[in-house]
Parts: sequence; C-alpha cells; structure tokens
Amino acid sequence: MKTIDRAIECAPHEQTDEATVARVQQSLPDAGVLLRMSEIFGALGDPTRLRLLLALCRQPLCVHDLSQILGVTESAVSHQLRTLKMLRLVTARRAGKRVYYSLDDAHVHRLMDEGLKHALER
Amino acid sequence: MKTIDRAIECAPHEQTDEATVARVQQSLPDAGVLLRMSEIFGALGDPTRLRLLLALCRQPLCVHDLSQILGVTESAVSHQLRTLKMLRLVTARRAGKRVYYSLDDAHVHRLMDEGLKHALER
DNA sequence: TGAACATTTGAGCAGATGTTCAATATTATT
DNA sequence: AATAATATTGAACATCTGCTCAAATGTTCA
Repeated sequence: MKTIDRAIECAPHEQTDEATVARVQQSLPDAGVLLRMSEIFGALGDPTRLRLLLALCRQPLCVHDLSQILGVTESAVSHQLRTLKMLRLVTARRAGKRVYYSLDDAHVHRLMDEGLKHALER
Repeated sequence: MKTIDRAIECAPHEQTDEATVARVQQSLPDAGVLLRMSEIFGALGDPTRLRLLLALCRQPLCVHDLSQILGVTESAVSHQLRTLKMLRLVTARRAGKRVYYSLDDAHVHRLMDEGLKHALER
C-alpha cells in the first residue's frame, strides 16, 4: 500500500531527485538550533534593537542614556532590552537608580560586524 | 534662549554624560546602512526563510524541491523567495518549467555560519 | 491546441510585533 | 517621610507578517 501510494504521488514529478531532497534535509540543523538561530537573527532584525546592540558595542549604557541616544521612549527601550535579555544577548547590572546594560556575548559583536560589512557592500 | 532651555531640560539629569551620548550616537551607522542591516537580519529571523537559505547553501534548488525539503506549500516558498530576491539574497534562473534559486551573496553564507556557531554554543 | 507541470500572484485572515500611555517599583536625596 | 529620578510592567492599539486558498501565468510535450 505504501509503495503504491508513493508511486501515485511521485509519478507526476518527472526529475525530482529524492536523494537530493533527503540529503539537503539532513544537512539542515535540528529544530532547536534552527529556532535559536532565527531568534538571534530576529533580534537583530528590528532597527531599534539593532541600534541598541550597536550602541552597547561601544560601552555599557543605562536605559536613560540609551533612550536619548536612540531618541525613543525609555519604556520602549526597556521593553526591547527585556527581550534582548531573555535571548541572553545583553546583561544588566544596577548602579544606584540606573541599570547598565552590556553585550552578553562576543558572538553578537561579530555577527553585527559581518552584517555591517554585508550592508556596506551593496 | 537656547541655553536656558537646555539648562531647564538637562537640570534633572544628574550625571548623564552628554558627550558620551553624542559619541555613541555618532558611532552608529547612518540610517540607510542600518535599515539594510536590519532587513538582512530580519530575513534570517524567520525559520522558514532561514531554512530556505540554509538549503540553498548546499546547492541551487527549485521551488518544488524546496517545498518538499521544508514541508511547506509551494506558494509559501515562492512568497518567501520573493522577499529574499527583493533583498538580493538569492537569485533565480529558469530551466524549463522549473526555476532554480541560488544564494546571491557569499556574505549570507558567512552570516549563517556565524549565527550557527552562536546558536551551538548556548 | 490542449493537458499537465511548475511557479507566481493577490486577497484575506489569524497571529505576532513594536510603540505608547498610565501605573508601579526601586533607589537616592533632602 | 516626601520627593524626584530611573526603570519596569501591563494593557491597548495599530501595524506588520506569514500562511492559505484560489486564480493566473509560463513552460513543455503530445
């Protein structure tokens, strides 16, 4: 039954190389890694978050300063820093009234460098 | 007038280093580059598009095969390839009934490698 | 030309996303 | 304790996104 079904299903596809399909499928990272990758890239995919991370490449900064640097509400900054923190891309440390955020990961720095190169060459 | 306004505005902020704010602001890429960066990262930020690009890392593939590899509709694949093409991340060439897509950019490959390293180390 | 395969396109829809506003913590200063 | 500065949170809202479905467009072959 299975073979018959496959024969019927696959008959229309003239030259589709099933071996190729299987091989490429196996070359893809597993679901967990793939999700993590897309989460990281997704975090960098928003202009506000990207600017936050680029600013933090320079030095640790508090919410208030980041708000001024980006020209957006402190609330908006805080919201986005929250998601970046959950993704483990930034860390926070309190200093008096202020909370200073820093990059949590050297990889992010390299990713942004690579992305910048890419963006500059087109 | 300007100085008075500034004094009033800035009075509440005790230690905010305006020089720091200005310096970090200037270190950020200009709006165009930043937008391009976020577009590229955003493209990699969706699991389906990311899998498409990872598959195309291996070899050029047609819509039909990509549809089978990812397990999604040909329509969905085509829609996503369209956005990847507009972002100049893939190119298309027709071969008979089929349209084969390829990576348009060596940078994308490096970006994904970097992202994969990152995703694997946590 | 007609039929089948392959791809593209557009409308529509449900779910995700980013910002704002108001309210609430948290800490320092007086 | 009262006030001010800083930061966080939650709800609401508009927008964006990615998918599906149906229809249209190309392409090949008989």
